[in-house]
Amino acid sequence: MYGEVNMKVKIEDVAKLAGVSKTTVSRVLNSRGYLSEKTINKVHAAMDELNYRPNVIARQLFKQETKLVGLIFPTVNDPFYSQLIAEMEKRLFNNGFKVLIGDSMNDPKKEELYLQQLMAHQVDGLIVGAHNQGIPEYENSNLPIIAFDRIVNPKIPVISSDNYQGGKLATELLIDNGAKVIIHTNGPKTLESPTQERRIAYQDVMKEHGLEPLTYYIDFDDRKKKDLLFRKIFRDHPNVDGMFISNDMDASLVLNIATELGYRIPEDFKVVGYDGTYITRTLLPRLTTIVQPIDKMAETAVTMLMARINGDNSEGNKVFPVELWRGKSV
Amino acid sequence: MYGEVNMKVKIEDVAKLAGVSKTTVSRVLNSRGYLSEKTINKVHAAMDELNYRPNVIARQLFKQETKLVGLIFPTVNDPFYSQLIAEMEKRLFNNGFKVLIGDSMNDPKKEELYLQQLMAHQVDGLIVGAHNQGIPEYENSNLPIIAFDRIVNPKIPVISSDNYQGGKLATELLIDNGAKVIIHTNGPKTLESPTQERRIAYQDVMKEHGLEPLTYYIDFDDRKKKDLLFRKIFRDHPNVDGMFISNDMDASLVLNIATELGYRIPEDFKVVGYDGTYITRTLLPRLTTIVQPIDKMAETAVTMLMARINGDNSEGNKVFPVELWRGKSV
DNA sequence: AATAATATGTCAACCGGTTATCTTATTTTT
DNA sequence: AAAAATAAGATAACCGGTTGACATATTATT
Repeated sequence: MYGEVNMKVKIEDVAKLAGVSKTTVSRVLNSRGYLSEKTINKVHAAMDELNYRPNVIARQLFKQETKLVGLIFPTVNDPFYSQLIAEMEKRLFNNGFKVLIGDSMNDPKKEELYLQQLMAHQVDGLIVGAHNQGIPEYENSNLPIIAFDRIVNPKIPVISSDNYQGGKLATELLIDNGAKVIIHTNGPKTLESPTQERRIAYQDVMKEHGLEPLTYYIDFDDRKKKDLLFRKIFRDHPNVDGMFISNDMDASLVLNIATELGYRIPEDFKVVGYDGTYITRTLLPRLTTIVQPIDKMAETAVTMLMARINGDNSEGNKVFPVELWRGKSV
Repeated sequence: MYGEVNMKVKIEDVAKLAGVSKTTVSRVLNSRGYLSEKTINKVHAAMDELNYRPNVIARQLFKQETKLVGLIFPTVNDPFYSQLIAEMEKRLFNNGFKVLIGDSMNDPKKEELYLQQLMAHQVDGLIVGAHNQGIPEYENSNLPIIAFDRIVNPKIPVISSDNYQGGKLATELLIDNGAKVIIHTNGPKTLESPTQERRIAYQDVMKEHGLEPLTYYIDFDDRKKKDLLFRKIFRDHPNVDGMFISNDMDASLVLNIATELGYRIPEDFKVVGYDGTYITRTLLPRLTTIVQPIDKMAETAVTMLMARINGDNSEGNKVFPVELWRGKSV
């Protein structure tokens, strides 16, 4: 049936067996030009007999397109990014694209390396959610790129949730439920990201209510260090009665620590998270959180990237409304 | 500095600017053959000036290797797979490989499509954790493949946790803590996967203790359907006082439903999960579960794949010991 | 000074497809 | 019947690198 192993059967072998030229086989493959029924059948028969699989690499080289999209994100091992990536991957696949992933681990060096290497792999486009700045490749390249939650470059569109609204909702909810000493945690302040809008909203709302805003900037990923930091926050602010945490994983840590320290939740201490992913809402439904419409954001990212790959740069930044998930932590 | 946009600078442009031949530039690129300091500098200067990036596609075509590895798993959006994939990706990257992902969504058709397409993309190897059977491409291909938790083909090595031991630990823990009516859930029975060892251990231990084993096979992903099924289990077995659930996400669902139905945990009802991922242990530390050494398994998968890519097929199946995570759900 | 060894570099074929261009056969139009 | 349109297929150049084979220059050996 299929000869031995499919030792690199090439188009020429098919052509020889079918008694036609390479061109004809290629035409059958791509349904181009005039072809008789008879020829088509002969070629198909030969392809089947040889178990022929075209070598995409050769096609890519000639066509100057790879049907590959690179995704650069801090890590797949996170409820938010894994959901985002899964959704984008599904849609990219439906558009005929494969996905090359790069986990930057929040390391600018690694991000730059990935970027260079994915570009060397001739990806047709890029969707980035890694949070580093000042990487020159983003500046001078005409590769279609879509960014998540960050401002890479004025020419690169940013997709984000309505972070200000999210921060406002979260802070107001805490205040409305009686919290007075409310602490906020966010990513590194230096990062020029729409995410910082959450902090600004938090500060605005706090001041509006005559309360003192206090933000901690978390610029590392290490879980143990986070644990220590949160414990320190509780020590330094024994009267804290609310926190607005910029992502659900951290919020979960805080919830665990608070419980361990004897705070009753939500009576003594209230927490609002951010993201509201499938995973966190399944595993930790009691966490009150701001839900980003991840699926819609993923869909838009892919649609916009497809448009840009096709030369349509008309669409710009997109901001998505957030929703409050009423768990039991407020 | 860099001319306009880096409009496809090719090796020939560099050669021309440096006043040498293509070969010489290629040699500089690959540090092959004899080269004078002077030439090397000239070439580097030219590459910098033109902001040259080699086109990997062309190299791939000639070298017949892509430095690409395909990962086919049900989905990235899952604590277990996302951790596994993140770990493998990191290690593959360190070995000079990029990762092409494919989410099969437990759909055999999609899995086969991915497989064909990744092969067409000329990946140098494949690591699969998708759970479908009878896909012919796995049979007749000499592509290096490593499988997770499934038996694809006798020639393809399988990496798995000690599923029998895990099932035994879980069941004994439940029994030792006084549970009598213990139900087990697992993946589809038809699936010839090492995962079924968990069920066999469960059955063995139950019988050993004179208890009646009862297994539900869950062969779908839909969360709502799962919710309904679990509620039905509670209705059909009102005296159930323990469950051994084959993954932490499902265990979490059960925990939530049980709590909602008024069971006190662990007094009235005990649950043991399986996987013990970073995410579930962070978000749901109270869940008692069997921990797979995901990181080590990922490391081994990558090491074995690298060996096979280098023609060393000596290593075979690998089984990893599991550990019990003592949460508060038993 | 002749010979060998070593250093430096070029030429052209090759990887496996795609496609513009051209030739030849067949059918339709005038 | 001649001219035009349509169908079928072949040739060869091309995509952008890599590398074996070969040519020439420089240095070391006898």
